[in-house]
Amino acid sequence: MRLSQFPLFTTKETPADAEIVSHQLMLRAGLVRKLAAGLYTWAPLGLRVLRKVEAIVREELNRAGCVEVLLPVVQPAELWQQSGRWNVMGAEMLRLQDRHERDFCFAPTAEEVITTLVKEEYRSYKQLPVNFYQIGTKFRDERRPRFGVMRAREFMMKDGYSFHMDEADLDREYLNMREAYSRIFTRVGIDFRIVQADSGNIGGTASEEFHVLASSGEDLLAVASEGQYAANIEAAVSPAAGTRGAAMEALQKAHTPDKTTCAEVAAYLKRPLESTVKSLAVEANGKHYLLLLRGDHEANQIKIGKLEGLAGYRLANEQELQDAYGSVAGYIGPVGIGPDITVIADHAVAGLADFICGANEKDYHLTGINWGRDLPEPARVADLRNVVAGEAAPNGQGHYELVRGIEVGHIFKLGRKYSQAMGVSVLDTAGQAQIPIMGTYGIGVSRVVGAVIEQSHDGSGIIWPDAIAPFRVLITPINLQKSERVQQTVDILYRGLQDAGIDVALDDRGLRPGPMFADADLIGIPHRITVGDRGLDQGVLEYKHRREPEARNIPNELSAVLELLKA
RNA sequence: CGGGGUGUAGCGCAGUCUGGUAGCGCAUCUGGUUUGGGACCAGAGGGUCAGAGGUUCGAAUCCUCUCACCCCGACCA
Repeated sequence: MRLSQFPLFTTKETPADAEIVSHQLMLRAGLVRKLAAGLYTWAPLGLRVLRKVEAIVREELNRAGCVEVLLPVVQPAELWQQSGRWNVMGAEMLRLQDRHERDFCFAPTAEEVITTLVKEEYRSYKQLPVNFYQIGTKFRDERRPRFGVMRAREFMMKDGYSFHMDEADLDREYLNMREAYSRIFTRVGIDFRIVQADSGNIGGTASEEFHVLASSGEDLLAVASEGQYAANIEAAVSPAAGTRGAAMEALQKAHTPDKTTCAEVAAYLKRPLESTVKSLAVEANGKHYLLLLRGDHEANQIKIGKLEGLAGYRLANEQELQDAYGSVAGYIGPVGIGPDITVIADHAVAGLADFICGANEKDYHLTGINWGRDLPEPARVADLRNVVAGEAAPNGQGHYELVRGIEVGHIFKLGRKYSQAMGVSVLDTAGQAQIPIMGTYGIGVSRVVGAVIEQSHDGSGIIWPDAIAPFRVLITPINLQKSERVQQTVDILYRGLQDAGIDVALDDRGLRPGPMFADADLIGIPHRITVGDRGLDQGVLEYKHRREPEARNIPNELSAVLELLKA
């Protein structure tokens, strides 16, 4: 490609509304342009990158036995009503009506449609398993689009759906996809990490996410310092408490006026925050529960919602606190409460002795509380909280470190929720109708582009891995207009590289060297070959890799260039 | 959705408090000189000051409403 014929939209100044590096560089390098919140135009340069990511995804999935389809983005409401998601999705789903005032949505994902295809075309176990995928535009009306292409409303996603006769076969395919995803992200050239994920309320079982480690990532990950265990903070298992110490203090009431948070109480009483306990009074299915967490710990709503009987829980309101505890928020505690309230202690709280908690009386807390002496042992002990850095990871795999990640992929054993809801059934070997079990697999293709930049850039711009660079090689001629020698050399190189099937760009825009090199660095082409009279006098070309600080001389021969690109 | 902030030339910003000819840098165009890491000289073009309404002799500036965008918190590729 000759850059004189290829639109580059590079800018020197950083746009004011871009916060993170990858977003700034995508705008400065002219990969994308914003049209409205969360809506982006992909410029020619950016599209080349996007297409290369897609190509890798496509190749590896085809190799893994998946088959590509293309499903409509506008989908009829009836399908979504049938699965029950028309109501569940809420405002995140963009809805529209056609000229007949029939309801449609702009698909955020495609379980309903792919399941309909299988329902219509599949009759026998002999046709299964199958793993369909597509790469296409999705729309999610995010509350807050952010970070450019990283959390856009309209974005490019690869979504895949597999169908199986039994769980063993789903397990096999799940691992197959796990390997395919690993190959994809390795080929793209990013450093990634597979972590356990919450399987959510979609009703699935196993679920893992692929994360690109980056400080700007929106997800917190807990990674074991030894061994393999890593999990999204939503799912990371917190350790069971050690043995409880002996009671040393007597139970005492302390005056704590206007001190409602654990931090305030600890500071006021000059006690460590770890000796305080916060009480969350919640209601679920008409029952009262009191959740106890150590003052320095953070509740994990996902874990709590998964506890038996706690699905759909909510915090008790003022009136309920008054009725059940005779007190107000900030002073609730487990001592002396009625038998109709179930106390659920976090592991860490169950292991405490001499702890501090609300006295169920405004402006008073209790100190020196001990299980078994001052109140009954907790009815239930459970994992209610987020893990913290430094504490023990499961199975003796060292301690947790907390890092940030960008979720670029997700694999998920889905179960029969959609196949059942949409009425899919096939005959098994015994001639009995069976509902296939499903898996679902996603890759945020456009997000990958941003994530790569986040991980691979420097002060001058993007540094593309070869595999997804918009061009692998850039030829930068000096004084192209005036030097015939340069023209001839460039011509041989450019044609030679093209003939060798290498993605090469020639900067024939006639710019001065400064701006030309600055653009080369900004758009991040990995290999740069400079042709100038200075080098030609010595019979050499200058080669520079985007990651290396200095250029070096190579022989003025096409073969020397091709040799470099092999590595 | 709640909280905070910003809308002035293509981009980055000043001007708004204290009303009185709409500015600066970069970019763009023309001519010339330059040409190995974002050149220089001379000239030129480019604005419904986000929109609507109001106050005033007079509004980018004061008041009211609306819209858009960005940032911080609960959900997701």
